[in-house]
Amino acid sequence: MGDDAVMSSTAERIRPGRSGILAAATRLFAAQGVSGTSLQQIADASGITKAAVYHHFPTKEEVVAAVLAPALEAIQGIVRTAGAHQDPRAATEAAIIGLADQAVTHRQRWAVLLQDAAVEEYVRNHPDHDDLFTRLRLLLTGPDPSPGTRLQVSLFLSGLLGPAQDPSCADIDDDALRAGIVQAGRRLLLLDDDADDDA
Amino acid sequence: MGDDAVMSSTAERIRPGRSGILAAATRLFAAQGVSGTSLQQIADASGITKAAVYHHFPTKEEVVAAVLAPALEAIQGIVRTAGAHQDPRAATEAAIIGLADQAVTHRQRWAVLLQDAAVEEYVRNHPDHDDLFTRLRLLLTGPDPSPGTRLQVSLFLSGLLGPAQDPSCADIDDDALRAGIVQAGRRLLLLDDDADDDA
DNA sequence: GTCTATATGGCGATAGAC
DNA sequence: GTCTATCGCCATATAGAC
Repeated sequence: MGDDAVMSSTAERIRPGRSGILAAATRLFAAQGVSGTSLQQIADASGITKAAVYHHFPTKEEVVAAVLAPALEAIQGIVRTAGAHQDPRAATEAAIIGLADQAVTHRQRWAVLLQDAAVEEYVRNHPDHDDLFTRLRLLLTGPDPSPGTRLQVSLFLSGLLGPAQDPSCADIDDDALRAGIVQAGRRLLLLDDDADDDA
Repeated sequence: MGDDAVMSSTAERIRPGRSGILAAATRLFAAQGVSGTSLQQIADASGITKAAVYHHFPTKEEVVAAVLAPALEAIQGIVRTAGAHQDPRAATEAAIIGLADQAVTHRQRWAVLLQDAAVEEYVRNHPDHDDLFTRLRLLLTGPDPSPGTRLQVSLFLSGLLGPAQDPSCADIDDDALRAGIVQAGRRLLLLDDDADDDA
């Protein structure tokens, strides 16, 4: 096979080609942020040169877009599937479960999408993507949401990636992460607005 | 008083000196991330030159540290005050209330502290700061926490800044933000681990 | 499809005048 | 305490050989 068999001894296998670039970029973007990651770092982590990266992507922004694309498609799927429920509460629950699964399974990609300052602006400047988030929020709040409900949705979406990324939760396996995130989503978004219990 | 009365017509008053630098840096760091903000941008927003910024701070990292310092002191205060409660649940509640107030009142500073990839590494590399967060987490979980409880704390801390920063919550006033965040904290951290209600 | 080499500009940081 | 001017480096991006 390939004649580029460098057999790197680093922790992560260096993969050639477009998918290797995207894998390296996703990992670096999640760890350092988009602005904190240079194309040189991406090239080094991919085992190729900077110029080779530019053969696959015309600009750094296109690398970012390619990293985010699968997550944006997943949100489209969640909005479509959850939106098919008649009961608004069932729709909210379906969206919570879909988001929790994506956040755990593709945590690095989703950390870039939801926790990077540069990506926030990128999304805000692309009406298609911004509208997608608006529809997602509406599914999570239910129709005609109160300010308090919008606030809980905002906190849930902002906190969604925390458990999967936090070193203090590194010992928790993926299924338990999904279940815990879903539980948090139910508590924040599906509890009646009155009684706040104990103490 | 001052002889530097430039009377800028920009949206935000340009303030001279150290406090103006920190105000501009905090705002820019929160909006663009630390890595996405240059000293030239901070200088321009402060109405001085880059060299003048370097008169007040020896390095960019020191600007970051000065921006974060009040928030880290606030966490110390929260840990001290909340830790004085004998009842672990009262301690958790006090920490939630203190965090919600800080997150709303100083939302830009806290967004830098809690949501910036570069700052995460900065905190991880300073054992004093890292220990502080460990103590804060322990107050929020209570003693001998289960994995599920640690997960809820992680999601709450990660989501804390969401409502105060999210444009979709821009219409909510500060007191309502504080109350909503406290409500979310109670639901995530003070609910018994069993019954998850309705539907 | 990957390389070497390079263009151009902005970065963090410094020197020294006022 | 702020300025102008500059250093050395690395950023994104391009040209052209193989």
